[in-house]
Amino acid sequence: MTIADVAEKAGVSRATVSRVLNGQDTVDPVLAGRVRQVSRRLGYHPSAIAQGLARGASQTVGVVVPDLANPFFPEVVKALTVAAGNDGFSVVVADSDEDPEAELRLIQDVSRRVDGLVLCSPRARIADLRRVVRKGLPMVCTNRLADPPLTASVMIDSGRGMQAVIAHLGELGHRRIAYLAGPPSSSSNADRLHALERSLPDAVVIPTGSKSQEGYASAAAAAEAGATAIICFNDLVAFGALARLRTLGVAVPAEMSVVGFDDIPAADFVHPALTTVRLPKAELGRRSWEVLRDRLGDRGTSASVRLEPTLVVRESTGKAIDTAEDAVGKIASGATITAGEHAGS
Amino acid sequence: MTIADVAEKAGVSRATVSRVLNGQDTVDPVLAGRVRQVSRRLGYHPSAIAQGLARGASQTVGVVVPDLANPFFPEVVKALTVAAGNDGFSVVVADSDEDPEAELRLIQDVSRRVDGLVLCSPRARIADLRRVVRKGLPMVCTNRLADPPLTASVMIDSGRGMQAVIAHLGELGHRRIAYLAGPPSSSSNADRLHALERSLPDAVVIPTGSKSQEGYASAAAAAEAGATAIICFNDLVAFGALARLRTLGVAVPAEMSVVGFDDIPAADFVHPALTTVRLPKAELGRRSWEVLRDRLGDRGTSASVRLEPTLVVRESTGKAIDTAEDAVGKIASGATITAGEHAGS
DNA sequence: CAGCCCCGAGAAACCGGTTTCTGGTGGTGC
DNA sequence: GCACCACCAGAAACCGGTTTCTCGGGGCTG
Repeated sequence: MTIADVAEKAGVSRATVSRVLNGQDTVDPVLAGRVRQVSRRLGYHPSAIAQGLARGASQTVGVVVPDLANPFFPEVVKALTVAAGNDGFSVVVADSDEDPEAELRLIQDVSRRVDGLVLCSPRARIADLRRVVRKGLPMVCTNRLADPPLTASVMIDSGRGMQAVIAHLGELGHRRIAYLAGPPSSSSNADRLHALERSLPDAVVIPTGSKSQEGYASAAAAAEAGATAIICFNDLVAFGALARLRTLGVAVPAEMSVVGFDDIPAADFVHPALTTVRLPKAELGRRSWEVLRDRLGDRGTSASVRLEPTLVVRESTGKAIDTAEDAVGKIASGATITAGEHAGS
Repeated sequence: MTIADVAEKAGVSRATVSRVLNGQDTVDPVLAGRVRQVSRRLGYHPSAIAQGLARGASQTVGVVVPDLANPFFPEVVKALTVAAGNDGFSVVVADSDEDPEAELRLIQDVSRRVDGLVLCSPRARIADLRRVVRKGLPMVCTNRLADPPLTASVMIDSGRGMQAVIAHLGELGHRRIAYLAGPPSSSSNADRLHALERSLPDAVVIPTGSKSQEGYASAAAAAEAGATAIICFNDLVAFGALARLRTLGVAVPAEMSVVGFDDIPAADFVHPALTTVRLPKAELGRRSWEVLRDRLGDRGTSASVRLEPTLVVRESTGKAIDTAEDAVGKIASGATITAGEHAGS
C-alpha cells in the first residue's frame, strides 16, 4: 500500500497524489476527487517514515524521564503528549531509572529519531549532556537550568517551595528540622538543599533518594537526630517516612511533622493527609511542549519559563512538640491565639 | 552530517561506510578503521528515519493507554519501554484519556509510524479497532481478548481476582456487597462484573468509573444501599471511596470493608491500607513486549498469555458488622477461633 | 491570428540510508 | 602462464514519500 499504488489506480502521477493528500489547491477538482476516493477505498495512509525522510522532520519528539513509576512524571508526560498530539506530534518516552549513564545512552538513542527532545529533570552532568546530544537538536530541560541559547528550560522554582515549607514549619515552632535529600544528581534537590541551607544552616540533611523505600530507610535517622519535622525530597519519600514513623510509634503530626514535594494525587489519600508543595505538573508538561514547539519552528525566541509552586497544608504538619510555647509566641499569622487553642495544643 | 560526509572524508563510498557501521566483516580492516575513526571524529550517528525507510522497519513500537495518570499504566509502560529498549526499540506512547473516539484516532495516527502496537486495556469497540488498525500491523492487546490470529493478547485473569475477593469477603461474613463498576467500555470491568454476578447475583452494582473523584461520588450510594463491603473497580476508585466514607463518618474496616484492584504503590500507604487485588503490572508490560517482538519477527507463534492476580489483604477489610456471628461460623481457614477473638470482633 | 503567459500535471531529483549488482584485482590451480 | 574464482569496494537501485523542474495546452491580449 504505497503512494504508487494509489497513483496507478487513480491514473495519475505520484506527485499528484501527494499534492491532493496534502491539500494543495493546484489540482483539478475532478482528479482530486478521484484520488481521494481511490485512496479512501484502498485504505491508504502515507508512511510517516517516508514523509519524515522527505520532509526532513519526523513530527516526533522524545521525552526522557528518570522514573515513570514516580507519579510526578506520568502527569507531565501526559500533558506533554496531549499538547504535542494536538499539534500533530508523537512522543517517544524513555525511562532512565534514575541512572545517569542510562540516561545518556537513551538520549543518544532517542536523538536519532526525533525532531526535538525534552529532558525531564535530567540526572546526567551538564557536560555529558552537551557532549551527547545531537548538535543542533532543539531541546528543553525541565527543572534544570541549561545554557539558554543552546537549550531552553522550564523550571519550577523549587527554592521558593522550600522557603514556603520553612516558613510554615517556622510558624509551627519547629526548630530542629531534617531534610531527606533526593538524588545528588537532581537539580531540584540541589535547589531545595540550597534554599534550606540559606535559611536553616543547622538543618540535618540525610541523603536519601526519590523512592518510598528510601524514605522508609531514612526516617528513623531523622527521628534519632531529634528533629521535630521532616522535609522530604518528594511525596514518595514522605510516604515511606510516614510508614516508618508509624512502625516506630511516632505520631504524625503530634510528635513529628512531615512535608513532601510534588503533591501527587495520593498525597491527599494517605494518612495523615500529606502537607506538601504542589508543583504544577500538567503545566510543566504543556509549557515544555510549547517552548519546544517554538524552537522547532526555528525561532529560538521563547525565553525560559519559570513556574511557581504552592504549599498545600494538610494534616501531616502541626505544632512542634517540645517547643510549643515558643511556637505559639512566634506565630506570624494575624489570627488571635485563644486559650482554647493553647489548651488544645 | 550524513553518511555521504563520512564517506567523502574517509575516501570511500557510502556503501562501505554503511557496511562498516553495520558490522559487516567483508571490509578491509584498514578501510574499516579509517571509517570508524572518521565517523567518531565527526560525531556521526545515522538517521533512524532513513534507516527505517531503507530497512522497512522503524524499530519503534507504539503503546496506547487509557490514562497515564492512573499509576497502573505507567508501571506497565515502564516495563514495556525498558524491555523494548533492551532490544533496540523505541516506544511512542499515547494517552486516550479514557475516550474511545480519541483512542481510535491515536491508534490510526500512531500506526503510521511504528512496526507494532500494543493496546493497553483498549476502550474502543472491537469492530472499530479492527477497522482502524493498519492491515497486517503486528499488535497485542492487554486485558482484552482479541481474535487471536490477527491479534495476540496478554491478559490478567480479572475474574479470578474477583473470585478471590468474593471468597475473602465471604469468609468475613459479608452478605451485602456493592461493586463500584469501572468504565463500561473496559473489558476488565466486564470480566469482574461477570465473575461477580455469577457468584453474587444480588450484589449491588453502581456505575462509577476509573478515577478517585468517581469513587468519591459513588461511595455514598453504596453505603445507602446497605452494603457492608465495597469492591472497587480499581485502587483509585477505592481511594475516593475511602475518602468519602471518612467524611460520612463510616469507619473502615469496622463498619465497612473496601477492596480495590491493581495494587498501585500508594495502596500500601493510604489509611487504612487497602486490601486489593495485585495485578502483575511489570510482568504485563514485559510479556506484552515479548509477544509483540515475536510477532515482529514474523512467527506468529507466541500463544496468548494469561497472568494471575493475587489478593493482598491489608487493613481495609474486616468482619461484616451486622453479621459478625454468621461470619465467625463460616471462617474457612483452619485457625482456631478463640474467645478473645470473639470478644474483639 | 500570432505570441505570451499562466496553469496544471507529469518527470525527475532528492531525503539518507541499505542492499543488490557489477567490475576489477589478486590469488590459486592446472 | 593462463583461466577461473573469490573477494572486496564502488555504482546504482531502492525504500516511499515530497518538491522542483519541465513541458504542453488553453486563454488572453494585441
